[in-house]
Parts: sequence; structure tokens; C-alpha cells
Amino acid sequence: MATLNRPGTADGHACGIDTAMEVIGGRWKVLILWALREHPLRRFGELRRLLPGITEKVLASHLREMEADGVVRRVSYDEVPPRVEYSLTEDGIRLNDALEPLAAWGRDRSTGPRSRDEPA
Amino acid sequence: MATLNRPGTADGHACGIDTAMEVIGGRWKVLILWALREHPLRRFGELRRLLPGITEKVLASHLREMEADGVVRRVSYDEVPPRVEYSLTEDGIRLNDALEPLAAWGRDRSTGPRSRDEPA
DNA sequence: GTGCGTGGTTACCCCAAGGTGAGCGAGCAC
DNA sequence: GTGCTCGCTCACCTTGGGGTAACCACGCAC
Repeated sequence: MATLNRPGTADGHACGIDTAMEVIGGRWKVLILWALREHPLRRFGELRRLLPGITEKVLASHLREMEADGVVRRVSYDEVPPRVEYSLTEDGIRLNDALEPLAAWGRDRSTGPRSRDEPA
Repeated sequence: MATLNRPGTADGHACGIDTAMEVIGGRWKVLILWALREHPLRRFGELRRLLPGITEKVLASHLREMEADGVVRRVSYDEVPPRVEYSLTEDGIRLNDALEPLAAWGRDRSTGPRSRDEPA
């Protein structure tokens, strides 16, 4: 997706961070990752219920992209009504781990003292 | 900015990751962060030259948002021609540090063996 | 006077990500 | 038959982030 001229790629490529940003660069991607970590092996409908507000279209397209990116595994059973189960791959788990410091940073600034640099 | 109903905020709020994503959720933000880490205390024009492809408008608006988010410090001198210097705040430095595992993940998957989960 | 260089702002446009709502295909309950 | 479930797909529309380009004020060099 987004095969536009990657910024920072001019000088070779920035640092690998852009690669990661492409993978998690979707409104719901990190939340899907998080949901799949806390609730492994979920079905489509369960995932949708875990992410209030997401639409089927967006969930489906995000899951397909994440599958193509190798962070999500999709297993569909030939049943009726259809059953599909999603889980994290090893790479997805490692991505989730790599996201933790960022989450910690966000948590820290939400709860921590607000008197470091910003006046308000 | 973006006071839309945050996904994941329904259940309290996801994990702090969304906070971080809001701060770095701009096409060039992480690259600005990176540039400012490798070249501390840069002027507007220098920054623009460090980020080939970025436009003045986008650089200016991103810098303002990042200043409002408390990750970038802006110091302007009352001279002519005008001089403004940008640098990272403590929070910005910590954000950059928190980004490193993500960069490592991206670097690893770019260079590492491509035979873990994805077939190609 | 003209031009240059600085660090922006303003107005406008564009396109892709995301949202909306409908439909589908197969089997089962009734 | 009708309607329901499940996991999508399709067609359409809207939103806003980002891109384009012109302009500004100020001093200096010419």
C-alpha cells in the first residue's frame, strides 16, 4: 500500500521506523494488534465486537493488509456459516512487544506530571 | 486536535499507544524527530533541507503540533532575517527512545530472513 | 528602485483512507 | 417459503491531511 515516494527514503531510508509505520499506519491497526494479543484466536465477529466503532469493511481490509504484512494469521474453515479465525504471527507478537515502550510513553505522559516543558 | 471518538477509548482507553499515535501520527513527524535527534538545534531552513520533499506548510504545521504536544522546543530570536531554532524536549527525546524498538523491528524485517510466516 | 534570503501564512485543490449501507451465498430453524 | 447467521464484498460518499503556489515583512546588497 502507498507506494508513494517514501520520505526519508531519499538518503537510503530513514531508520526502519518508516517500515513499521507502514504496517501500523492505519486508524485501527494497533488496536487490532492489541485486541489480538489480549484475546488470541478470535473470529471476525468477535474482533468487531472487541473494537466498538469499526466497520466491517475497515476491519476486513485492515486484517487483509496485516495478513499480507505477515503480522496476522488467518485460518478459515470450510463450514456454513463460515468460520474464520485470526491470530498474531511471531512477527506480530514481536511488533506488539516493540510497541510497548511507545505505549509506556503515552501512558506516562497521560498520567505523569504535566510540568516538564508545556506550560498548561 | 482530532477530538473524534477515539477508538478503544470506549473501554476507558486502549493502552497509551493511541496517545503516542496521535503525537507521531503525521506523515513526517517521526522523520522530524529523527532529524532533530541526529542534528540537534536546527533552523527551519536546515530542517527543510534535511527532509527532502517536505513543504514549508507541512513542516511548519507539524512543528507547531509537535511543539503543542511538548516534544519539540521552539526558540525564535528577534533578528532580521528571522532566526528560529528547533530542538527536542526531554519528552521528545524519550519519545524517540521509545521509537527505537519499533525501528529495530522494521530494520529486522527488512534485512532478516523472510521465511517466518509469509510465503513469499 | 530591484532582488535575495529568512520563516512563515494564506488560499486553494486533490486524493486516498475511512465511513455508510446494501447485498450475497450457503445452510439451518421454523 | 421467510428469516437468521457469518464473513465478507461492492458501490458510493465524505473528510481532512497533505501538496501547490503565491504572498508577507524586514534588512541588506546592488
